[in-house]
Amino acid sequence: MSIDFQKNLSKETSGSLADQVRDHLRIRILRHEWLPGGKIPGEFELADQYDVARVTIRTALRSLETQGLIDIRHGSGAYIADFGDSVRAGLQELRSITQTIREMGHKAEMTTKSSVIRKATHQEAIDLQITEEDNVLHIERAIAADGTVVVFSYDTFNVAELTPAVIKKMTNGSVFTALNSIRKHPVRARAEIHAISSTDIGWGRDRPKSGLYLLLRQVHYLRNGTPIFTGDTYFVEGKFQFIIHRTV
Amino acid sequence: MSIDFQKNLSKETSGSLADQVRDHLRIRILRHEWLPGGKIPGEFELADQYDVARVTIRTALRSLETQGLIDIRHGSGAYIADFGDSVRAGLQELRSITQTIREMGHKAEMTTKSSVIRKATHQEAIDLQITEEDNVLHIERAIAADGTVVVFSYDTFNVAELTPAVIKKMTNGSVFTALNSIRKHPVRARAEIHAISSTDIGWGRDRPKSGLYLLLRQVHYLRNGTPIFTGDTYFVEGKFQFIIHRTV
DNA sequence: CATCTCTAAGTTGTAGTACAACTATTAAGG
DNA sequence: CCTTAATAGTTGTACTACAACTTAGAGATG
Repeated sequence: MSIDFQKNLSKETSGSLADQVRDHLRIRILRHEWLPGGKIPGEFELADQYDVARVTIRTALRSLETQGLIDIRHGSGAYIADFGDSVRAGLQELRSITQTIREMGHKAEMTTKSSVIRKATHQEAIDLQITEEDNVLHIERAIAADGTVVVFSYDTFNVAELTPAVIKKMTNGSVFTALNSIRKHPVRARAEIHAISSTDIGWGRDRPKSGLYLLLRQVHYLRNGTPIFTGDTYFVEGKFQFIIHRTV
Repeated sequence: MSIDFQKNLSKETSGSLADQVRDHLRIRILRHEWLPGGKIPGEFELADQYDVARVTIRTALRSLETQGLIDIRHGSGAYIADFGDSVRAGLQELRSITQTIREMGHKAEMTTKSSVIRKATHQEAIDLQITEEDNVLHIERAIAADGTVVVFSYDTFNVAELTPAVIKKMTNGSVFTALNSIRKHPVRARAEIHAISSTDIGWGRDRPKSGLYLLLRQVHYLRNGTPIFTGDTYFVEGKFQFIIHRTV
């Protein structure tokens, strides 16, 4: 038996075969095909299902383990890690926030507050390895899950790496899909984590009263090492669950 | 040629063969055996060096890639990630907090506020997979760097897994070294990150006025999957900088 | 019946070989 | 000089075989 999983991945840029299998397995897990704590099929059976070699399945499962979705036990099997209903994301994987929300079964909505091109600030010039004379694209957006704002996002792009078409697409859709269209998708990011309490973050009536955020300050890099954009992402505390799988 | 890497790992209880190779390769990387951006030996040569199969090397390299230390390129090779040194003291390598502080060049000091054995709370019983009738060891400690408190720590152990000698040792020294003495060191941990604003955290006059913390809520597991202890670690915002790698 | 021990089957971990897919270098040709 | 093609080198995948480990069950033992 062979699962035709290619069509399920048509949106993704589909990396290696193992990455495709991993992404498809992640969807199956997040759709609760197996119960939390339950055991997923063995590597031989999965290799049969996807019609790939066992080593490919193993590579995919290892990746899912580092993402905290499963727990592999020698001689026993791979088990679904139990997690609640809240939107959940691993910090070690570079993914679209909106897509993560959708995969968790929620309705994701994104609104753009502003999108301007201006000179780079001092810090932005350093992070993006440009000068303060160069132009950057600054976008402020809010992302909601099931009608509730969970993320305020401030992104700054190096305009020199973009095209006008992409800039327009960026304001409406996902950043990553827009970058994908010109084959400039980031493969690595350097991120700082901070706890922030501020009333200056966010806007509109959706702004949470607590003013408590988990700030993820990132610089995203292309494969060749050049920085493509920086992002200050403010996660409303309690609305987003971050999981880290720590292996010794 | 075969590298005798076993003795280099004598302190660790060495997990799988691939994990041992990964740990040894990580040491070689952090000791700058190869320059940032430089290429490490191919999989065949590494398999030769360590006298293991190529699949074992591949498993180790994939793990190092998810940790952000290397960058594997199909058809080319594996390259040392080109980031600063600070990045490599990231969240995934946070084993002992005191040791991390010392590695940063500061003086680490740890004071124990209380150490009691009591019944487990509801949440603790769930996390440790015990009942509320079972006993737990609860330790409250503060960790200071150069005289300033940077971390408040609340750890809760499953007493059934401990011995009286270890409990005594736990109060004075590092948790991990104490657990090591009875071969019960955690190999996996699941961590949640939260932003917390509270005046109930911490104690003494070292308690920060802001009351703003980055909470690392962890459950540590043994190799067989049984939870050994939970830890709520409150990092005083601004005093401790987390830098992590994000890979696709 | 309850409990323990051992066996057996099932699963992941490692070894080894072979080839496909991709990359970077080099050589040939204009 | 530039472009193109051949070539060697590297990672990705396939396949087989066995080792190491876990679990469940049969069977012995009290």
